[in-house]
Amino acid sequence: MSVSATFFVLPQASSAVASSHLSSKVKLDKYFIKTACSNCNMRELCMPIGLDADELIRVDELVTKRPFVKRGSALFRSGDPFTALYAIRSGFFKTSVTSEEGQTQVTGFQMAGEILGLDGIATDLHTCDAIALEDTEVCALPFEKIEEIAREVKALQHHVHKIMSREIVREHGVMLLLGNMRAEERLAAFLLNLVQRLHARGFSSTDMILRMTREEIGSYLGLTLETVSRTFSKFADDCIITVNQRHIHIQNAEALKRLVSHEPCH
Amino acid sequence: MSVSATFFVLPQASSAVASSHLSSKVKLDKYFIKTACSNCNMRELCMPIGLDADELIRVDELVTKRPFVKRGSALFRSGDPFTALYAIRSGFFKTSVTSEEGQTQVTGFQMAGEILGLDGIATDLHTCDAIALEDTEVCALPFEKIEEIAREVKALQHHVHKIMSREIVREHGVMLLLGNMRAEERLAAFLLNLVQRLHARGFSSTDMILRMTREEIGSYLGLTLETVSRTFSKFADDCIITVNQRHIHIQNAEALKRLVSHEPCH
DNA sequence: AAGTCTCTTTGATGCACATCAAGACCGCCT
DNA sequence: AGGCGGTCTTGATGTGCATCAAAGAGACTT
Repeated sequence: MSVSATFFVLPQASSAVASSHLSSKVKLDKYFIKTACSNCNMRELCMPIGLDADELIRVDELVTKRPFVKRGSALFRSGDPFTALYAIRSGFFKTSVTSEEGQTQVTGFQMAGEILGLDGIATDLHTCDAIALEDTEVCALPFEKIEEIAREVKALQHHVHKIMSREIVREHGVMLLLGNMRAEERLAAFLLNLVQRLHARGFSSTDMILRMTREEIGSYLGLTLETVSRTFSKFADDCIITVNQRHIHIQNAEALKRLVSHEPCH
Repeated sequence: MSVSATFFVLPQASSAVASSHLSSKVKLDKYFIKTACSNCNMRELCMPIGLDADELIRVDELVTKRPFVKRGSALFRSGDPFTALYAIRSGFFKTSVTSEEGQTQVTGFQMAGEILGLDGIATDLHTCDAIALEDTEVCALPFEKIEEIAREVKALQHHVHKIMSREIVREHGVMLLLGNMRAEERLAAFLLNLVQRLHARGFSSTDMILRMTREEIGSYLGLTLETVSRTFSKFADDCIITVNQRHIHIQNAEALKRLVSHEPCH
């Protein structure tokens, strides 16, 4: 999975390469600009909008490291000390919790512009694993610094609150799904949610490549991998989607929406 | 359900009633002290500890109203504008989300010292209903004020973050329960969680009165009310608990714990 | 005391999905 | 090209829980 397969390139970066007689200092600045929050095109997703210049500079201070996390390895694991939140620059993650007895539940899939690590604030220890599903790049935002700047920059403070609240609301939706929906409804809701988030990032609203296995989808939806596979096949038979490996093409979005809003099972 | 049946009385309040020749001003102060956060014995649960005197006074400013919510009525409902968080002083709530199609999922049960309303920050609209399961009293904490004071009082800022993170982690646990556990495990986990929280508030670690119906328990656990009832009966047959209406006595907590940590179902 | 309402229990039946099993497909390695 | 491991599909069977149904038990009303 090469970098070009990730979700975004940075248009500012390429247009900034003007002449080659730049001083070393300027080159550094150019590099800095390229990777600053204020110029990142994930900004609307992970950072507050409507900041003035001073505030933007303060927020830019936040990012200390931009680790790459390779496919299959962990950004953090349950039990790791919590020090920072992470904004995904490119790539795709899953988060999962594991009970003492080894039962594991995928709690979410995260893509570029989304924030990881909110679970760690409560106890200063992470309580879930964040595993990269493809090669990724993230921005590390030390939480102490976030709090420090949030005390000065009102917009950042409120944005942090919103991000956390949004996660709570998202989880309410998952609970509704797990508690009330049948297999077809769960998978339909999952596909619609995924494609809608990808669409918001400039991708097709009908086609997508799944970055996760059937088993991971099943774990997220409270189903077995066999049921996920069967339900995909059912949707394909009904001409709602076409399935080609991990490539999903949505033929009939309306049918999916109708499925989600069908009758409760109890 | 009288006030004395709720979880706490305020010891400071009664000891503050000294002589009766107090001026009107002092009487007002006494009333104020009685209901101030700094003197509330829910403080350790809903407010940060380790504040100095000045900071305490600032936090006390937070509480503008202390509405009573009668059993069966709503503190807020989905779609209501979000203005404040609510700290429960006494009584018991449930929160629930409802899909457009009318499927509803109880997302939690909240007791004295816990915070309601975090869901509303994301969109400035509440996204769930909070219904009192008995007569309750809550403290309204206007969120604008919380943010304002949090910018000055570091401990409050961090506490707000912790409360939100804790809610995210709690919901991870519910997702694990809904996605992985069988009926007996879910109910065992539910009972243990409830009694543990009550115990932390000074109540028995073996006896409790359920404030919610079998149906509400079922909705929370992703089961039907019949399955909840049958599972209670099963536990009673196995001498793990005794059930008397809504009164539950735990005979064998170890057996409950063993149930929770039993085999996964997939 | 009878009547109504809500909540709960218990039984009988059926179904959605888990489980078990086997084979197909694909990328990767030698 | 051939072999191998991870992933996915599909079929056969079983079961945990939903559903349907009915009756019991308290709480409140008149």
